[in-house]
Amino acid sequence: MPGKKSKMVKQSITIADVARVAGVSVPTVSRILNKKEYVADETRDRVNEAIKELGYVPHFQAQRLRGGASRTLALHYPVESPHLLSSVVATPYIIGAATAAGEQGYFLNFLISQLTPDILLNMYRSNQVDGMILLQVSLDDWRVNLLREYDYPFVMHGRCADLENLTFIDLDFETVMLQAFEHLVALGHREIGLLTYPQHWRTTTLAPATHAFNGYERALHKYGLQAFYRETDLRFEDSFAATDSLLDENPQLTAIVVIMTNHLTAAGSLQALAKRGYRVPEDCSVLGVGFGEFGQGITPSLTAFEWSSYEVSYQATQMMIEMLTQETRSPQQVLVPPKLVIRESTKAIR
Amino acid sequence: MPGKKSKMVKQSITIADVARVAGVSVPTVSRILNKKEYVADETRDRVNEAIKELGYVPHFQAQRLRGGASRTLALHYPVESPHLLSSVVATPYIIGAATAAGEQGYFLNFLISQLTPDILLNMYRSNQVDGMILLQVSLDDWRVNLLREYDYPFVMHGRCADLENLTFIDLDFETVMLQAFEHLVALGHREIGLLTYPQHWRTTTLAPATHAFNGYERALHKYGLQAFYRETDLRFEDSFAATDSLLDENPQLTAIVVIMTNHLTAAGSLQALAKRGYRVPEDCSVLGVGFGEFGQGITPSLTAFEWSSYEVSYQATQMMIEMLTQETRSPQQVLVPPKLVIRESTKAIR
DNA sequence: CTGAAAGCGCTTACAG
DNA sequence: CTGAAAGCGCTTACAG
Repeated sequence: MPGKKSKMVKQSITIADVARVAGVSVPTVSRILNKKEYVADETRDRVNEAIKELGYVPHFQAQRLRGGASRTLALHYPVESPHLLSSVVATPYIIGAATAAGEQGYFLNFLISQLTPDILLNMYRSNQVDGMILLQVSLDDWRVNLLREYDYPFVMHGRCADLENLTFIDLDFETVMLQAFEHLVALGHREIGLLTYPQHWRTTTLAPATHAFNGYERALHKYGLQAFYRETDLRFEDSFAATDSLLDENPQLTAIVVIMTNHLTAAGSLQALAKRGYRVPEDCSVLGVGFGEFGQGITPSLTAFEWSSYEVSYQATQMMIEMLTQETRSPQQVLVPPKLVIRESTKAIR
Repeated sequence: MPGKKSKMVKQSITIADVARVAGVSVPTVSRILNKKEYVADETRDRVNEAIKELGYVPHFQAQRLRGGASRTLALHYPVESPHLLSSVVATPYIIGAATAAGEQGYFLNFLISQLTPDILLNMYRSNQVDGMILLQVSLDDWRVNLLREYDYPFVMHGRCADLENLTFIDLDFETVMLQAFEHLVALGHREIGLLTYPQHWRTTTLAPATHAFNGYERALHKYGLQAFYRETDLRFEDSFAATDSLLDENPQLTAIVVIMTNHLTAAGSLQALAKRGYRVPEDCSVLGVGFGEFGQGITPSLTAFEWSSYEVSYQATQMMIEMLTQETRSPQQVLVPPKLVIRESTKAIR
């Protein structure tokens, strides 16, 4: 038997070791660990000393096996669809969620493994998480369907089709399109282009595409505008090409609305305008719509209707924790309105 | 007793339920689950049927309590220091790590909770992770010290001061500075500015700042250049102001090297140049150094010495898995060289 | 090929 | 205030 004095490596020190050293029983140590019931001060001191001496740390897995909350939350973003990742998982988004969790004493994981239904269920069953925040929700999302069926707590950042009894927070893409066009029309623009989400997103997958397009159609109708739009893949090159083709179709465009899922969309558009000799905003205004991080890192900086990703993730996390801690689970459904930030890329006409 | 037919919600189905339904013992089910030893086909079928019928999913936590690898890896980025987060945690970085993990059948978590020593130790002790990839490593990093002391497996993305016996992957910041200045000198530039990391990073925290600065000093010496540099906070405004002040000091600068930890640094610099009427690259070249995502989303697009964050994270994850699966743990120490990508922001002089 | 027994590290009633 | 006992869901030898 090796000497007990050498530093224990790998071989874990258990609650039993602590009990032995302190000369008490295992349940007593457990009680002290969990700050429960009445324990003699003298006993507590002895046990705490033993804990410190041995460098004991409780075994989370074993604790959780017995039940009880894990006080752990997870963010899940499905890697199979990296569409929006860069926009959602910007620094401030991560920090917002981590901050909200930390303030309430929750742990937060960002799950980036491929998730199967079994694994998802297991996250809850095994007490690995108390709740999850689902990103990049599609209209008919298997994660949502499964979690709803099992009645496991979760919050969507985004929206599926059937929202009954579900809690979500989402950006108000429909309203923002209306506002964006209203803003440009008020500046005198009538020939306005739009760069928006890929077409297949509208039908198959993601709600933002649908909502944005609905808003766009309402805006056209409301202000009696003609439609000039491209559904792009949101990459630099696509954005560049789409802007180019938009200007081929109508060289008289005086403004373009650009959905920003990352800083590349607007950049592509700006570069296409520059290449054709359009100055921004003198010859053509560009108005961004999206998370706020992407508007200012560009030349010229973008006037935009924008959301704070920090605030959205902070609130999503808070909603998750509230759902967990409150008795009555009345679903919260939040649509976040954007803020208009005027920078350099827009200008009144005439 | 409620009818057994109704869907079980929350109350988990255990291996015992499966055993009962299949009319076998618990160990038999366990064997089938783990694909071990010889089991009669007929028995296996019966058990699998029961599993399907009950919708049984094994309890990870309980499995791990008995020992065995968790096949789970974690990325840890300390949120208390959001310095570089946006650069490191770009989409491709996440996807690279997730891909490498998935290919080998590993789960991958991105830890964004505040981490204490206890919690870190627990990650390993509780078999929550087999290994961790540490991001944003500081020269004297408590995570590294602790994990090394306990001999728990980990890989650094970055470098601490004492690297003996440690495995890491890092960008070669020292060499890249040499290369960047060599490149500009070859184009005929002699008056070259530099925008680099904050000064306090050099001394207190992060290795990249130190390495980059060493490389810079070597470059100045090697090419006999005069020093024109600013240590900035890597934000848009700082970058803007630093460039401005650099041009105040020396309006004859014909080139600027910009460290890109996100797309804002270079953008701020470009905007400052534009404000002062310098055309890029005609009047002043701008050369980026950093992850490749940030070079192209800008007007003009940036010529840069760049790294692929996908590849770096992919390799870091692979190194972690290798360390876990290979008998002999000889530490791997990898410095990744950058690639030069010529775009629009640099130009030969005279 | 399969079952009874013991145990992983902890917590929760239940008795003292 | 504290300990003996049982159990969380699973796996691993050990016997048949």
